[in-house]
Amino acid sequence: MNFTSSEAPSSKCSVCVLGQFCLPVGLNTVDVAKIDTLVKERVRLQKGENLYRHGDPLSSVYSVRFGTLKTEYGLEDGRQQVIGFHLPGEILGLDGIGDGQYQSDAIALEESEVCIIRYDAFEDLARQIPVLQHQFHRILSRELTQDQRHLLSLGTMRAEERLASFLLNLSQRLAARGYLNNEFDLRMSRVEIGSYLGIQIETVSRMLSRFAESGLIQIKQRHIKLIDMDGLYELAGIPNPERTRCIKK
Amino acid sequence: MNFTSSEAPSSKCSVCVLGQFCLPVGLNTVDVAKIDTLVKERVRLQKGENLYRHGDPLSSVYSVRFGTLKTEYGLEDGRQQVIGFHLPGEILGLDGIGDGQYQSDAIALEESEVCIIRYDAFEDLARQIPVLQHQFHRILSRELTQDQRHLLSLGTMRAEERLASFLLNLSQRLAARGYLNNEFDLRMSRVEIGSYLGIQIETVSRMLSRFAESGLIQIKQRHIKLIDMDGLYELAGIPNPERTRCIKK
DNA sequence: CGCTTTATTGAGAGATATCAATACTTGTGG
DNA sequence: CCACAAGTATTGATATCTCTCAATAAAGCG
Repeated sequence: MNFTSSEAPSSKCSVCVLGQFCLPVGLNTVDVAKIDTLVKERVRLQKGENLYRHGDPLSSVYSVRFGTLKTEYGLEDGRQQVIGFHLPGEILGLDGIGDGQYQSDAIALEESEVCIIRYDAFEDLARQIPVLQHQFHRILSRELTQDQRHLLSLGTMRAEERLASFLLNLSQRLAARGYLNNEFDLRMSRVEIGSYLGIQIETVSRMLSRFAESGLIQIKQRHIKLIDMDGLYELAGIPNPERTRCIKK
Repeated sequence: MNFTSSEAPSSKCSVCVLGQFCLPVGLNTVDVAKIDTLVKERVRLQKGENLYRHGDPLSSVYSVRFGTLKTEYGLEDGRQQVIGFHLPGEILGLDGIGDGQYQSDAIALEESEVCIIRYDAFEDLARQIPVLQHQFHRILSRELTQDQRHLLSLGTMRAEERLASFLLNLSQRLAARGYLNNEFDLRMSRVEIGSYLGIQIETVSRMLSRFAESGLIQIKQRHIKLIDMDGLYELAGIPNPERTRCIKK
């Protein structure tokens, strides 16, 4: 891990473009300044590098600045599964709070940068800034909801449906960040997608090919174009949130 | 729902036998007294009654006093899944914090009683009592870890393994509360077990019969006796935490 | 340019779902 | 207290989906 101190002007939360997705949502300037004092360091990770490992003592939680990470959770017998993919603005490391050590491995899928939020200092600050405290609880709670949706996917959906709803979920999160929502690069391998969805890599591949044949998507390697959003939503069994408009970058 | 005000002496957190599993873990007497002022009401639920429904505005989170509840999460197309079973001392309603309304349905599996914790008042109190704040974060974080384990089960395990680890998880949670860990009543139906594990009711039934044939368990209706714990642990792919001793009530 | 990794595609095997029939429980009312 | 009905659970036979094994193709990397 390369620790870089924060010289660059854009290193402060107060001027970070991610403000709207990151912790400081809805805080006033004074409070954000206080958070600035909290987030003093960042880490730059190369593809494949660990941000933390299962068992590491919890010192911080992290906010993705750019790039993509995955978190994996392992069983004692060696089996493990990708539990989540993390885009800019999303928080990592929350599963370490319960027992003071991270329960998962966090690994960069591409060159990424992550803000370091000292956890003990953060708890102190949250007591001083009620909005921050509430915001943090919301983040934790939404994380739960996200996992529950994931559970529903693994528990009730067939491979095809899982994959469709995975693609749509990615699309929605990208759209929220102002990226194209109908054309993007998958940062994760087929193996990682399969692991996340509880299906084998071959099945992922087959389903993607099938989607392409039916004209739902175009896919070339990891570059994907969602052609028929409505069709995908129908497949996934979730209603299309108001006839998706394509958000231009 | 029958709201009952708290006349009974045992209604206070300070004297509740669940103290060791409930929110007030590790608090001093003064602080617990403050929590007493927070938890003024309880609800008694009959089997099948809802504690809350998806979409209800979040007003409170809940702690199970006695009984068992399930939470279910639904897809727009009608499919739904049991996401969790909740034993005494466990907290419910946390998924409502994210957007101010519960994301799941909570339903009693038997006659149950639940403590009502006003959420806004709780956040205020958490700011005054750092230990309480931290404890709450730990609870939220552990909830995440629990869901991640569940994800791992649905994503990587076969039906047999899922069922074995489900039984062992129940056993462990009962043991922690001082109940017999090798003989207990399942409060949930086969349908609910299947939904929770992402398998069909018939498969649950078959696997239970298979376990019984192999001498791993004895089962009569919903009463189950775990005979060969080691065997179950091996099946589940998780190591037996120190040659399980049977905890007598 | 060759080697390694990653992805696609096919054929057959296996696990679980589905459909269907039967048995067991529980509750209700005569 | 028994009979009946409704709900719940078990068991069997077949269908279906996904996995596994295997071969090939494409892409990334030194």
